[in-house]
Amino acid sequence: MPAQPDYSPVNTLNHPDIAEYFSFGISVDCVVFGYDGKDVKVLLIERGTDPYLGYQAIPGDLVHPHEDAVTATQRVLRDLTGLKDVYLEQLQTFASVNRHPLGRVATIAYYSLLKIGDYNPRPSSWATAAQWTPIQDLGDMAFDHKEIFNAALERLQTKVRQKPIGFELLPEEFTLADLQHLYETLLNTEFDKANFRKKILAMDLLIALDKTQKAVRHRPARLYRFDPARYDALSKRGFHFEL
Amino acid sequence: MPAQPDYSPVNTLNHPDIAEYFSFGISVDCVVFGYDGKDVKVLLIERGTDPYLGYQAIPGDLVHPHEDAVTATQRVLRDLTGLKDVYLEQLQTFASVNRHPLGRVATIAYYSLLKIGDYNPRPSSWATAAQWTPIQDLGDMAFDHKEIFNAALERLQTKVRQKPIGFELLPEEFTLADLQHLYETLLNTEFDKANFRKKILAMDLLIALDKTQKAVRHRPARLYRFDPARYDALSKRGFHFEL
DNA sequence: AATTTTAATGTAAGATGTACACTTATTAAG
DNA sequence: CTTAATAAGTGTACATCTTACATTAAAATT
Repeated sequence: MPAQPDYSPVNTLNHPDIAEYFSFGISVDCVVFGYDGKDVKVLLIERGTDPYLGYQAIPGDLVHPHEDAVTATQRVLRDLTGLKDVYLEQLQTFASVNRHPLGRVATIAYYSLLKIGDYNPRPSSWATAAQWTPIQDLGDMAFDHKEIFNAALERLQTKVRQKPIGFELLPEEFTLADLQHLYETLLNTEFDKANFRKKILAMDLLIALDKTQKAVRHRPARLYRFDPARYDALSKRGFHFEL
Repeated sequence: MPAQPDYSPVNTLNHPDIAEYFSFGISVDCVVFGYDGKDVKVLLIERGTDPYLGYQAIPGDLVHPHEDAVTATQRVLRDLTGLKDVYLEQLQTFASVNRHPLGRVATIAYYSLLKIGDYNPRPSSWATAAQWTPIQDLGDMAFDHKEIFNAALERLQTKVRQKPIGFELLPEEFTLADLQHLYETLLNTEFDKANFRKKILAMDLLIALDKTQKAVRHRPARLYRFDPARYDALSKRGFHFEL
């Protein structure tokens, strides 16, 4: 049993039975976003046991007693997809008393962005734990997971306009039309094509490749690659990504 | 002992001794910001016991077993300052394995903004638990509280440029110069006076009062009041506060 | 060779931002 | 009572960015 921590100025510390305060479970839940060129999708599992049997749920797990929260999240994602070191961002902690029917569990929610091609669940194989689900057709979800998802989407929509993280959802090489369509889908907006590309190219974050699209029945578009090093350099000089 | 929660697809759920997973303490810590017309300050307590005896610390407490995190934070702030329903925003959860020397405690960090006149610690009275400290001269802090403070400040600096929350730090009635100086202090910038006031007034968020400053040895400035209702109305029509 | 489709560029008008000069209202000093 | 000092508050010209939309270019299909 851990000794009592002292958090002045309040007096929990002097409570006769400090052990009661060390009875929480902590979990991590991770909203994983992907983009297939058409829809924004999220990686969900279908629950196989009660409570919420058959409901869709955000992947997660209890944090082990000697494990960091980020480590736990990366573990969950690795077990689920085989991927390591994915883009991860802490979202918010959900700690309502009754959020979990089986005990007092606070969950630290994260969201993750990954290139959808990096994880292909084989639809008919045995342990197809997780499936990509378009974010328009989410059904009811287990626990407070719908609330967590909504918070994650809202955060992503804000963040994607202020930091160059949209590229995490695209393949390494993409066209400006791909990029524009991603933003339009994610933000439910339309951009003027000419103005969008001017704005993006003016930022000087993309490397124009000497390659074009193949197998397309019209003029093929040039491919680009995002340059994180250039972004870092510009950031240090006060550059601020916007929209 | 709580029953085992089921978080597919991972197998913690089948662990033989699920009780080990329900041994966490959860605390809340709240970085309280104030502004006295000159400096941005933060409300800190001086620890009276080990560990970190004598160090400055962010006020906080363990969350009670049947208490929500926000409720716990409001409780801490009420016990400390007597204030209820202060502006509160969840910041981030800190959950490193070794962040607390006396046990496994994850802390949900919040930050709060309050009008500095609403809490006046009497410097020489008995239980002057907390003191306003200018953010420039913070010493070493207990636990990982310096890290928490830094995250809070950074978040505040971002947020204050995107949402009209600066007003939480000012008295109900203020001059445009007050507002400008607050932003300049908070963001370490200087604004052009004419352009700053044009920008702010163009947003149509302030109510111009038929009052002016008193007891000032130059032309007295007009007083204004922030109108939250007008902000809500504009927000619904797509208005976005910026800088 | 003409048609279709999307890529890619150009431009003019409007809106917004920036720098800086100017006028105004009050108190204090002579 | 006049002048100086101080900060409030306004006006303006110029630069920059945004927006809307027209035009040209390169490929595949008919």
